[in-house]
Order: sequence, then structure tokens, then C-alpha cells
Amino acid sequence: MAATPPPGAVRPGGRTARVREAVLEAAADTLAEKGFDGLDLGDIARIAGVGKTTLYRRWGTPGALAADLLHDMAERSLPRSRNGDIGQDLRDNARLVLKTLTDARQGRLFKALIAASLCNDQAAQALRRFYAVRIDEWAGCVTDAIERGELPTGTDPRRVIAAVSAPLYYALLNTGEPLDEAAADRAATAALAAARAGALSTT
Amino acid sequence: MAATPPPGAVRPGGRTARVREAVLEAAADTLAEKGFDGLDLGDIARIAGVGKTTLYRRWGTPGALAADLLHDMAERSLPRSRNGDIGQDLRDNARLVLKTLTDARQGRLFKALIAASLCNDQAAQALRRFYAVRIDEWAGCVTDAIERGELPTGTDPRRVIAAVSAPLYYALLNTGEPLDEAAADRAATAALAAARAGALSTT
DNA sequence: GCCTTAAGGGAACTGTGGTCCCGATAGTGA
DNA sequence: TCACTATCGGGACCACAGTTCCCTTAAGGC
Repeated sequence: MAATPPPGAVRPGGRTARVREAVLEAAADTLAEKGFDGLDLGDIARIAGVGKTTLYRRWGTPGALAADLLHDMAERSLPRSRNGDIGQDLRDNARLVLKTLTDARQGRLFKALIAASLCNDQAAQALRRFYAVRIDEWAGCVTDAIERGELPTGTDPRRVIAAVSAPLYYALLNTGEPLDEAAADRAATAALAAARAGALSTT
Repeated sequence: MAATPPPGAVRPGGRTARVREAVLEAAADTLAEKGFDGLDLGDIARIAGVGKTTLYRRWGTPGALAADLLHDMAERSLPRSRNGDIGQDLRDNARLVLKTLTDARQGRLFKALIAASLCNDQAAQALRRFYAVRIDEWAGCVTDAIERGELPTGTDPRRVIAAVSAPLYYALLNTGEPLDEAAADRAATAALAAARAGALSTT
């Protein structure tokens, strides 16, 4: 019982790749504009200039399309800061997250992708992978800081980076508190204080 | 131009109240079981044993129904701890949040309601109100602790409580990190360290 | 450059989510 | 208790998201 490969996997080049690119771009635009529940495969087909049948055959559901977009986004990682000072690095990270979440297009896109991950298992898995990549990239700052003696040995690098983002996402998703530079700086300072106190260790 | 009152507002007692109760219960069950995108008004009507027309007339959309459920949930507030020790109080709060998020039914329900809030403005507003009520209730712990001199004056009570929940929700929604008692205790300890360091002040 | 067939696209079709109409039921004020 | 009408509920109806069919195009191996 040889499993049939998913459509697009056997001949991924040329036309197939162009279709995927156009579709993902249209999907990102639509998610940013209308949110996850406004993601209609028929609309996407029209906007991307491809056949509706293609959308249903290759992706099938809005959730699977969002998952593919997340895979695509995880590929392009942003380089982290290297200030030689953990306080400054965490602040840079907080500012970067802030900028992403408050940017009109990016902020709405992230909200829509989180909504997708809450409605669809494929999207949920892709979202976790996306954040794992992002966090791993920045965890290097913490590793370096530990080596420099700025933070206790045993500090968990990923947890420190996650601790910076967490209050900003909590404000975005749960409380609706305003997201501004003061909030970003508070997030960085709080994470640093927690790390110094040994509250974010691996054990 | 007198605005027509929304259906159910003029005669909210008796049958109308019973219908709302049955519908909200069915909605909560369905959200917990199938998530927000599985919330079909026709299904809810069948489960609740009321007319489909009633669902569409009184709520109209899944988002509005989720919003009404959130309003209902915000009414019933849970009492906070009063240990006389902020470390213990924050730990209790973290354990309570953990218990809610890891409970099979409650955890799924919260995820679904957050998804709803990301797809619908009414639900988003209702969710913010829900968390405002919850956070205000527990903020009293921090106010008391400041008076007892356990935390610096100028500490923002709501921010401290939010700082406890934030990493737990971040694990639930973004990274998929395991949610266990160790995670809850880390969240409480980290928030306490940040507050003691003055990183969560009102200014 | 040729051949095989994976992948795309147009168009017709259909199941069902959501609307509309109207009679039945019961909350509310007197 | 009665009258008025807000609200409920059943069923017909309709638009369209999602499927299916089948022909066309071009990717990839030789």
C-alpha cells in the first residue's frame, strides 16, 4: 500500500512553485485584512489568479493553507542582536516583537495565524515550529550572556526569550492592554530580573 | 429614530432566559469539543432543543454567541487567595490558571474563546472584559502586599497578576511547551522577582 | 527534443448553512 | 384574569462553498 504523495510534491518546480508563491501571498494579504474566518479558498484562488480546483486539491482547507504559510514564514529567520550586553539584547528583542505586533499588517497577520492554530491541528503544529525557530535564534544572546557571567549558570536560554515575548502577547490576545515602547521595555526588564533571580533555570 | 431593542431584551424572563441558558450550555460544550470553527448555529439549536430561527435571530453569528458566553462567564468570579504572603498568593494564582488551562474541557474552551476573540470584535471586547474582571479580583493580593511592605510602592497590581498568567498562556498558544506545576511555579517566581526589582511599576 | 503523467483550470453540479414567512406560545402590565 | 405583543418554532426556500468531471498544460526523466 504505497501512500500517494500529496499534490505538488512530485513536480514542485516551475509552475507549481509559482502557484504556491501567488497563493501564499494572497493568503497572507487576506489573513491580514479579514482574519482567519475571512479566509475563503475561492477568494484566494481569484486573487492569486489560479483555479479554484487547485486550491481545494493542494490545500483543501483554510487551516492547511495557514499551516503552509507558517512553514514558509519559518524558513526566513531574522538575525538577532549581538550587543555584548544581555540587557540591551533583550530590549532589542522586545522592541522587535513590539514592532511586529503593532505593525498594522503584521499584527493582524499574526493574530489570524494564531486563530488558525486554535482551529486546526496542522496550523498549530506549524505555529509551534515557527516560534521554536524564532526563539532558538535569539536564545544565543542568553547563552553568550551566561558565558560572560551576566546570568546564572543553569539559566534556560529559551525560557528567557519566551519570557520577553509572553507579556506582549498576553496584552495583545487577552487583556487588550496598549502595546507601546514602555510595555516592551517593561517586558525586557522583567525577564532580565527574573533570569538574574534564577527563576528561569532549566531545572 | 428610536432604535429597536435587540431580541430578548424586552422580555428577558421565563422562557427567554431558559432558552439562553440552554443555548449557552450547548455552546460551551460544543466549543470545548470542536473548537470555534466547529460552532454551527444549526447544531447548537438542535443540541439545546430550541428553534434554529431563534439562534439566528438572537445571536446571528458564532462570534456573537461566543461573546455572550464570555459575558456570562465574566459574571461568576472566583474568589482569590488571602495567605498574607505574596509569594504564596501568586503561586496559588499560577496553580489556578494552570488547572484551568490543563483541564480537558476548560482548556479547550478557553482556546476556542480566544480563537473567537481573534475572529470577531464582539467576542474580543467580551474577552478583554472577562480578563479585566479576573485580574482585578486577584490584584487585591498585590495591593495588600504593597501595604505590608513586601513589594515596592508604585508596583502595578494588575501587571503583576498579568505577569503570572502571561508565560502560561504563551506556552499554551505559541510554543506548545508543556504546562505543569513546575511551569506554574516558575511563572509565579518570575513575576515575583520582576515585581521586587521594580520592573512592574505603574510609571 | 520527446514522452509520460503530474498538476492546473474551466464549468457544471449539489448539499447545506443561513434567511424568510407566518402561525403558536407565553411574558408582562393592567 | 385578560389583552397585547415579544419571542419562539416549524418548514419552505435560496445562494454559494465545496466537489466532481474532464480536458489542457507543462515538469522532469531519458
